[in-house]
Amino acid sequence: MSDPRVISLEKIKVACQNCSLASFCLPLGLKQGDIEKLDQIVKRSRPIQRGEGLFHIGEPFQNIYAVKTGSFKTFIQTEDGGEQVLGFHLPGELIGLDAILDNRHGCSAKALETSSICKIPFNQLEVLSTQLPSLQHQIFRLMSNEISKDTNMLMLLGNRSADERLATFLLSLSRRLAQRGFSATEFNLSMSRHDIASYLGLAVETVSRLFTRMQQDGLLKVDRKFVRLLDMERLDALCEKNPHCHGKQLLP
Amino acid sequence: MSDPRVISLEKIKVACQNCSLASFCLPLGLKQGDIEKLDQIVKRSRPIQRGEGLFHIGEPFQNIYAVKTGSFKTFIQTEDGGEQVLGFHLPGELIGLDAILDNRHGCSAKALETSSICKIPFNQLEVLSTQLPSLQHQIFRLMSNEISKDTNMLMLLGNRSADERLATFLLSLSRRLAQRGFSATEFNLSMSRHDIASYLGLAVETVSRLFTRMQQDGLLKVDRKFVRLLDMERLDALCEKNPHCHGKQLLP
DNA sequence: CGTAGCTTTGAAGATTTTCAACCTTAGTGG
DNA sequence: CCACTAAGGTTGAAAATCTTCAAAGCTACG
Repeated sequence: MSDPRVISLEKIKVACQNCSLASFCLPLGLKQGDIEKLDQIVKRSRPIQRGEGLFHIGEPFQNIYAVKTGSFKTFIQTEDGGEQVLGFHLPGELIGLDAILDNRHGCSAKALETSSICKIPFNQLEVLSTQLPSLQHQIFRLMSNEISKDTNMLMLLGNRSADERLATFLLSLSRRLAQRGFSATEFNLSMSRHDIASYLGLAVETVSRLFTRMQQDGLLKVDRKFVRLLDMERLDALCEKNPHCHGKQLLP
Repeated sequence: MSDPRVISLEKIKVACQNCSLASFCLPLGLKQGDIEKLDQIVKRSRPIQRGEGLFHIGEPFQNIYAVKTGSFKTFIQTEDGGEQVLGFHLPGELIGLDAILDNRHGCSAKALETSSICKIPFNQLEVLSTQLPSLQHQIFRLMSNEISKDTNMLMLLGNRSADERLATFLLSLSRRLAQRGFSATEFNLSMSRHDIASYLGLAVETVSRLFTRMQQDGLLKVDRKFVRLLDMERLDALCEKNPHCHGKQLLP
């Protein structure tokens, strides 16, 4: 019982609550002792306020971040003072994997609401993963997942109409929130209309009009940030003009 | 001299010619002996004919591919029989990194001309990379690069006009070809107008018109598949309506 | 030489953006 | 507690871009 390699289920649960990365790893072949090791290099962090930055484009890359609670956006500032939003990051998702190549961040990240994260020093993670093949595999998987996500986004921006984009976006949020135990049909949009528009490659006004029209059509009910999806079937139908992805859904 | 760990510069050069992955690794910290080990698991392959598939969506994932010569496109079939092109892959570039997560391919790959590739069994690569930290790091870098590439593509599709997209696409090709020693101003487009249009999220007719207009404007000269970029400055200017990417260029 | 598949071109049509104005909300300070 | 302000959101009409439809031209390849 005092063997340090024996770890209680309770301890694992705590580790998973503390760190989304660990919770990623648990169901995917990472050994129990390994999770403890992983847990040791993870830095917990104070809450992050709405609008506060996590890192800024160009900064040296040191950590990857796992969202514990709240949400973030990643974006790049444009010349004209605007922003191009690259992604939204909900609890359980990772931020910063694109920075490995250049050793500096290729985008900025900012909290959309009061949030908390786990900070994982990448060089330590790398060292650890040479010792733990299952962790290495898991990192490969996570990075591969990022690539797939972006690929799906390309499909979305490549040849979908405005309403198909918004429907896909909403269902993506729905699914990701449901995965974390939140309601699949009612949730708050932590991002502004402007952010949504930028992310979907549309004008703000278009997004606004789409919400209005979808509400008129009985697809959903929207009150400022709060959305209730009413007709999942028809929303699905809007997205299913999608390519044969062999069961894969568009957007992460 | 008979020590198997000593490897001649000549041997390294050969290994690099044989395998783009190795050539990726050489300048980036992979030890000489490591390259030999890497080289041992790489399978060479017969030439691949134009139109021939490398893998098909849904197939089990076993290998990643490094383009030696020629070019490929990755794409997803759409319901209406069309294709959404996800990317073009030139010599020295990798294909298949998005398939790790699900252990099956998330898109299909097809040769755009007679081409040759290196086949790298991923599970062997994974095992080897646990033994060679520098190889592991290199794979992380390569995957991170894929993510950045996609990110840039999102920027392009997100808020650029049709001519900005085409200009960016052409300069991307130019730069990637130049990197491999080909001309930066004259090259053949191995992909069809249809492929370009799909990739850029435009209609074929729009792409055709854009080529015509850009030729009239003296930006380039185009004769069927052959393109000569005439006014790099103005082409650059078209792309440089781009966001502050801190020196990073749009598109891989 | 003929056909099939790309490519180009023109004109009409649709979607989306832009511009402009107005409304709402949340946050601030008196 | 209220009024004010700035930021975000909505709405309408005009304008632009891009797509769609249709047809014809060109190339490559059998």
